[in-house]
Order: sequence, then C-alpha cells, then structure tokens
Amino acid sequence: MVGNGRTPSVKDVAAAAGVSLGTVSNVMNRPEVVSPATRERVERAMTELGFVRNESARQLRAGTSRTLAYVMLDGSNPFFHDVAQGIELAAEEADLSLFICTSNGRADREAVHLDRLMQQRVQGVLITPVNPDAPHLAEISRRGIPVVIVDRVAAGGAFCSVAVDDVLGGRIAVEHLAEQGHTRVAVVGGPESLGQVRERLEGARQIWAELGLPAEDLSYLPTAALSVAEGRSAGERLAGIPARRRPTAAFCANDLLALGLLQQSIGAGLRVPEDLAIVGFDDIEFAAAAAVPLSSVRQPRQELGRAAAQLVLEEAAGGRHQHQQLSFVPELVARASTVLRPKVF
Amino acid sequence: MVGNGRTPSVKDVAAAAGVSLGTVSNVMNRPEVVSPATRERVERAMTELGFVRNESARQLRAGTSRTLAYVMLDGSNPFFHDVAQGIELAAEEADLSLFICTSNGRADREAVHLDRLMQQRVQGVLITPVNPDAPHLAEISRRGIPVVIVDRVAAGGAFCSVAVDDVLGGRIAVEHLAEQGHTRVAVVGGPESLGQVRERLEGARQIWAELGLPAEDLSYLPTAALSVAEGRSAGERLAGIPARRRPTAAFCANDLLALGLLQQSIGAGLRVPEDLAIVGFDDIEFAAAAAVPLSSVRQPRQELGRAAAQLVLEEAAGGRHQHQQLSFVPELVARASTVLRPKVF
DNA sequence: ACGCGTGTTTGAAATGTTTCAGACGCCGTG
DNA sequence: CACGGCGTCTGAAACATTTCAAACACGCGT
Repeated sequence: MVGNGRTPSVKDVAAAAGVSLGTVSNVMNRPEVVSPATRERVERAMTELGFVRNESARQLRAGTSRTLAYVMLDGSNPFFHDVAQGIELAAEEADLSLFICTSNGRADREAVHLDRLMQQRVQGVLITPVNPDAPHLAEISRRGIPVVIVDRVAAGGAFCSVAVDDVLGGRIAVEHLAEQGHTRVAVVGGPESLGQVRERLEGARQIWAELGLPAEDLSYLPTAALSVAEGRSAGERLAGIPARRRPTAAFCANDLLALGLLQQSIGAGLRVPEDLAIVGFDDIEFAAAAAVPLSSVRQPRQELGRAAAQLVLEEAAGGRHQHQQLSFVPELVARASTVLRPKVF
Repeated sequence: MVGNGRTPSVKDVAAAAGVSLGTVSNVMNRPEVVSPATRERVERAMTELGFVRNESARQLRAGTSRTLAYVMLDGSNPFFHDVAQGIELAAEEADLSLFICTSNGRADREAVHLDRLMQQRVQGVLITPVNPDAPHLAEISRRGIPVVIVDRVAAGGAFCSVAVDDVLGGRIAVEHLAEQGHTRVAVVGGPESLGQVRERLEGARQIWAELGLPAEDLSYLPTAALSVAEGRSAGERLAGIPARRRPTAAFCANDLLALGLLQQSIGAGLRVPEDLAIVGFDDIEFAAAAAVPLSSVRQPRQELGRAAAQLVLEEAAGGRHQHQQLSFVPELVARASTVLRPKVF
C-alpha cells in the first residue's frame, strides 16, 4: 500500500512488525509454529507494505523451482493445446506453474527452450519432441530433471512416455470404413519420418489384411506435413483419380489433414460421405464443428496431458522410479463424414 | 560430462580452471575483458563439468527476470494462440522467455496467475483480461511491472493497450453484407458485458443507419458466450424463424460462433450463402478451412501480439513512457460464405 | 629507477529467502 | 530451588550469481 521506492523484502516486513527475519519466514511457511498474536502482526505488516515474496530467492535457497514446462510441437494444432490444458490442470492441483513453449517443429528452437528450462531449474519437462532420440533430451534427463515424452514413445524406454496406441487407432479407423462397405480406401499422411504416421498406416494395413481385402486397394497418399493445406493438396490429387478407380474413403493421419481434405472435396463437388467418406485422427473440437461433422479417432487429449504431468511429478518426487510407457486406447467417434445417419452427433 | 552428485556452480568451474569466481562470471557476461587464454580455459572447464547457469541466482542479483508473460483469456480459441505466437516472436528477438498462462475467463484464476507472475518478478505482463478494470491489474502496474492490455482497450488510459477498431470491424462486416444485397441481417454475439461485442454491434448499427435501412431489419441475436456451441444454438433459433421473416445474412461477433452457426445451418438444410450468408470476426485459420470457407473480418493476430510485446518492452526499458492505445484497422476477407464466386479464395 | 597507464584478475559485498541450532522465558514437577 | 520441557523467537549461515573497487603485472617512456 506504500508508494515509496523499492519493493519491500522480508527484512522490511520484519522491521515493521518488530520481529526477526526468521519469524516472517515462519509466518509464510510454517504458520503453526508462530503465536497467533505475532502472526497477526506480521500479516498486517505484509499487507501494509504490499510485500510480495521474491520467488528467485526462494528458489535459490530451495534449489528447485515450482514450475513445470511443456514444450509443444505445433502451436497451430489445437490438439496440443488440449494436452496443455490437461497438464495445466494437474499442475494446478500440485500448486505448480506451467511454462509453455513452442518448438514449431524446429529442433534448434527446441534446444534453445530446453536450455533455458534447465537454467530455470524447472521441476520437470513434458515434451512432444521433434525427435525423441535427440541428445539434448538425454542430457537434460541426466541432469536429474524428469522428462516425459507426450504423444510419442521414447525408444528404448529412456524416459517415461504417454501416448495413444497408434497402431490400434489405425486399425479401428479402417475397420470402421470397411464396415461401411468401403473396399477402396486411401490412407493420407506424412511425412513418414513421424513414428505416428508410420504406426497409423501400419494399423490400417494390418486390419486390411486381416479382413482379407486385396493390398492394392488400400492406397497410401503421402503428405509433407500434418496440416490443413496439405490435406487440401491431397484432396486435389485424390480428385484427379478417375472416379471408377478412386478410393471411396480416406483415413487421414490427423484431423487437420482431414479438414483440408473435406473442404477441398466438397469444393470439388464431391458429396461427403456418399462419394468420399473421411475419417480423421485426434478428434479436435473443430472436427465436430465442421460443416460435415468429421468422424475421427478420439484421443483422450486432456487425459494424456494430465497423466504425463502425474508421471513427471512422480519422478520428481524421487524414490524408486521406474520409467513407464503409458498407452491409452483410442476410440472411434462416428459422425456424418462417414455415416449418413450417425448414432452420435 | 561428469556424472557425480550435484550440479556444478561457478565456484566449481573456477576451481577447475584455476581462476576466481569473478573471472568465470566475466567469461559469461563480459567476454571481451578476459584474455583469450583464460577464457578458453574457463570455457573448457564449463563444458567439461556440464555447467549450467542458475537463473534464479542471476535474477536475484540482477533484480529482474528475463521473461515476459501472457495471460490468455480463452485457451480454446485459436485467435489467442496466434496472438501468443506474435508475442513469442518479439520476445525471442529481445532474448526473453515467454510464460503463457490461461485464465479461461475466470477472474480468480487470473488473479492467481498474476500473483505468481509478480513473485517471479517478470519483466512485463501482456494480458487479455476478464475485466480490464479489475483492481489486481492496477496493483501489478503500480508495483512497476509494465502491463499491456491485448485485444481490449483499457478504460481511462491506465495502461497501454493494443486492439483492433471493433466499431469499424462491425461496420465493414455489415457493409459487405448490404453490398451483397441483404436487407435483413442478424447480428449474433454476446454476452453484452464484453466491450467488443458491444462495439461490433454498435458499428453494425451505425452503418445500417447510414445506409438508410430500417432499424427493425437489423436484429440482434444474443448468445451466452463466443463459442461454437453457442453458435449452433443461435442457428437453431434462427432456423425457427419463418423463412419470409428470417434474416438472409448473419454477422457473428467471432469466428467460433460463425462456425457453429454455419454447421447448424447446413445441417438444417439451409444453403450457405444462398439461404443464409455468414460473416465472422477474427479470421482464424479454421475460418478458411471450413467446408464453406468463411468470410471474416480479419484481425492482424500475430501483429497484435508483436506490437503489444514491443510496447511492454518499451515501457520496461524505462525512460519517459506515455501510455498509448494502439488501434489496428481490420479488413474484410470475403469467402464463399457470403459470395457465390469470391475473388479471394 | 620511477611513475604511469593498460589490460587482466581477484576478493568481498550484496541480492532475498529458508533453515537450523540455539537462546529465551515460562511453567510445572521433583 | 533446580531442572527439564515446551512453545516461541532469533541470528547467522547458506544458496549461486553479479558487480565493483582494488590489486596486480607488465611494458614504456622519462
């Protein structure tokens, strides 16, 4: 409440309340040990001076911060924001702050962020990495900072990780299309360097074979990225195929692709799902909000983030910790883009 | 590179390199004053020990951190993420980290975040506040931490702010609809407690009157929030109006509303834009990606963030600072949801 | 030999908080 | 009265860094 020069410190509060530094600290951290009378006096002094605890000093002494960090892969994909939301919820429960950074797919930005996070001595790092095997991840972990990989699986179990079973996801997507009677299906996605793309494709092929359908009727349409624009471009290529040979359904590795494909197809005069059925992956909010609501393989997005945060906290708490790879089960949400009269809206 | 117990400090580096603390510090902060030979020696020691600077200690001494913070209003609206992206860019240029928090429209969460940010002694706070006149904003500012309001205007010029001219936005949206020949238009948005909603509505009314159209033909359809779901609900209400009296066009206060309205209308069998033209606000990426690409009033989203960051940095730099309200000019992006054969795709 | 300036390095102080061993006062018990 | 115990409070050390005045070494000109 005072407008003077510097921001007051514990020392100032102590002086104002007529007690020692230690007592002020006790009021903040162990209120039960200080007598009600002095506690009250100190608290009054604090509000009068407008005291705000200096977190750096706290942290310096304590050796550890009260923040978690999440390094996002792609800021333009709402999926990651939902994951972040889940993390934030868990962080809030543990009374921690969450630092959010974005690498936007660039390994160098990711490295810069990780370096800064180490300097801040964050309690733990959650990350959807550009490359799960990059050395700077191992480095940060070796320093004793818990690292949890989100939406990717760490090779060799070097870290904890939380992800969805992508192979299974691919299976249920294509199984659903087959159930709808489709016998020529395109899988859209890329680049193949992404483990997820490979696994979703793999799942699609597995079930296709198990259903006894001819391999050549499951085509693969590669894309350069998992974005709306790439979805549109895939749509153009699809539209270029003569109708008699064109796939009647597409499974996109991600909802952004699916939305792009949907838009382009409708623009080109195709009816969805009659001429082309589309199923996406992730089930972001905009999937349900599309003009033709999009069927999608649902990932428990918030749950993914929450679980990851819990793992990192568990590891940070110390004690015997065993790295574990959590795998969630995806489920298909059927909407109008694959079913004419869907049960679920 | 060593796997021993504790993380090394400057002291350890100094010992390893056979120099004093001060010299190590100089190597990091004023490399030009230390001789090449010792510098090299110190640097080797640093990498050998795997030294990582402790940011809390730096900050404690320096009195100020190297981070900016952005408190977002709504994590589920991509608009804010684009703004954040712009801020991040500016922060990166100034070699600062960006802390992102979300209030999700709750004043209590916002207060908690702001309190934490003060404890961290952030360099500046960018915020899209629940309520621009809330006392905790004034409080943080009085403590000498620069505050910039984003996407809202601070009443009474108590802070810097960066926003788009919402009245103008409302004008051009409705002007565009009128140009397309619409004479019955609905404005969709709410709650009216939001200044933006009021101003966009105001702009719509202004131009409507100036065009000499009867006031009763510009209806207002209130919503409880600016979300997809509310857009759908508005769509239902709209569809309930007999066709002869139903507006032929809608101006939504935000793209999420517009997308919800679009979906619901198409689902109900209306043709867009023939039966109902729709124009949104913000021009988020998903607006262009909708099955019927959405016309929208474009805000320079990244630019908004970048400008806000620059203002906060300017204020943090000290010197004579004059609070200013930056106002950007919105522009209409016409797409298929209002024009049958749009010039721009 | 002396003084001086230059370029480099040192040592100690300072930053704001937490922790912890000990001091202090007080009460009840032996 | 001595003593221990308890509840409360104090003072100093510790945390890792930066800064700054002072020290130091060295060569140069006089």
